[in-house]
Amino acid sequence: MESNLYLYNTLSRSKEKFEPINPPFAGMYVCGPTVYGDPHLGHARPAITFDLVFRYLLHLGFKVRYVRNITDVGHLVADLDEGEDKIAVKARVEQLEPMEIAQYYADRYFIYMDSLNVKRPSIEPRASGHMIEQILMVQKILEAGYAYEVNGSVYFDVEKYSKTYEYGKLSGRVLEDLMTNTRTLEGQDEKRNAADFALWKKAQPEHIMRWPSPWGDGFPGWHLECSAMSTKYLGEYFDIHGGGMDLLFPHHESEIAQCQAAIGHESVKYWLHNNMVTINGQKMGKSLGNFITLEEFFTGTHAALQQAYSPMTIRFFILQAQYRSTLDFSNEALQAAEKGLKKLMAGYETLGKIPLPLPLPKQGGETSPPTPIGIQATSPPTPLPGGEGRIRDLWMSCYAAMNDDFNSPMVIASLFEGVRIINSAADNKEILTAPELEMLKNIFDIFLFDILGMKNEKGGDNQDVLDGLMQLVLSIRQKSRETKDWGTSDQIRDALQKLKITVKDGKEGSSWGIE
RNA sequence: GGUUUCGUGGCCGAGUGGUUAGGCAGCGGUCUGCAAAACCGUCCACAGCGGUUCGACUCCGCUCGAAACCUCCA
Repeated sequence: MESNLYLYNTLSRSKEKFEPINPPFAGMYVCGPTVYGDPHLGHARPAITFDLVFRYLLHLGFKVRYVRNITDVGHLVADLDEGEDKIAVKARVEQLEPMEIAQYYADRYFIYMDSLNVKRPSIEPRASGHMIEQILMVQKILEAGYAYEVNGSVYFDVEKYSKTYEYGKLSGRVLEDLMTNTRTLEGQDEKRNAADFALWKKAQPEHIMRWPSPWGDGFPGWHLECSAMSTKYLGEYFDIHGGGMDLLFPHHESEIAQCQAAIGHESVKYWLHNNMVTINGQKMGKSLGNFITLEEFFTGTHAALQQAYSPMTIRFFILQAQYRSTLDFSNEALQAAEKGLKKLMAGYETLGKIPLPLPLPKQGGETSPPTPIGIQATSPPTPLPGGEGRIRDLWMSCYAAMNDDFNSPMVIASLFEGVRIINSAADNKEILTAPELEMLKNIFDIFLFDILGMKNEKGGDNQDVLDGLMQLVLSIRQKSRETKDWGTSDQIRDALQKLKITVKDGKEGSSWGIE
């Protein structure tokens, strides 16, 4: 299968042509959330970024298997510094079974990702469900001689690995620096080298998340689950591995080493990394305590928020930046996104109302053709400069943008150009041919909705009811306007405005929208 | 200190060796019962200093500044 898709491979620090290993199949693994807290804006970035990748690959016709894990074990807690599991700590504090915590937050994650219109991946494996695979992988690494066991824990031997392979090739680290600069952690004395990392960690008696293993009761190391699960579901060599830039080191670097050691070769062809969301120039993150949860965004209940922002506003805000750029949060930027999105959606709605130009008169029974609504005989509409070519250019530029490392901001700019053309046509300043209208509609359907994954939030589930109701109200108001009963007309408009419904009066009647 | 990356107009954010990104905000106009929307026009830019070049915001170097990672974190 041919595509002209180029993506930025962190491994080579350059854009590479996407050539899947087994076309038409494409495999993608993305590091998912650790389910011990409510999803926040930081979680939305990678989810939406790789949703965009997923959607575009699907659009191009690839048969995509997209795997995104749920981390429900592992991960040490820094502030306690005792090597305890994040989820376990939370469980103890809240007097719950650890899996209750994980289940609760996993469910929350799914709900909020759904609201952001993030497609569910093909497989969402949980680390806790893949203990056997992880233990087997540790054994393979041990057999290959790149790991050693100490007191019921198993560590990866980075120094030995580096004699044959390059630990640091993804992140650009130099081993010597790592050996001298790595912070001293608990259990450090067990390690042969400061740069070594745990594959399996012995569970202390008070540790409530534990599994049996050949080395005694314990839990898997921080990087193991992704290697084990990506191998299981995507094979020993697959196309794309994604995640946040903050995971580059040590997480992804260690994944490479684990797979190389266990399998004998690298497992990932393209490494993709999304950048961070910042707040006041600083990373928005759990550990910094400056994050805003998605629930808070949707309800507006956070001191830093001037108002509530809808899921689609958040999604659009994120897609307005290229995924490898940092994205700075501010109310001003979010409000700009909200307005821009509204304009885009209104443009699409307008597009549906532009009447098709007249078909050529049929031979035979012709009467004088009716004047189409929206085209005034007095001021002949000027043909579109460049004719159909201009719409086709728009179409092509959307593909060009997506093919250039998923440049969603460029796609959005093209869509705005489309809106400008649509509005001009609706204003009788330009005329669109039937093929042009068709093509414009396709551009929006494909790029705005299918690929960027935007959806209309206007009326939710009761759209039909709302539409009918509004039609009724506006027709009543129209009657009062025709008799120049401005009092009644304005009364209706003001009342609707209080319900956050904006009425716009145009030449062909009134339209409405919800703020 | 090391690694990686970045510094674009009032705000957010693309892109490029010589041509308008786009959105939001501002200003002027058209339209309109009013309002909103829309349309047209318009203002505001590429951190600083050198170098390469006919020409750099775009390439190279330096300086200054910022961020992420080096400890779990999307």
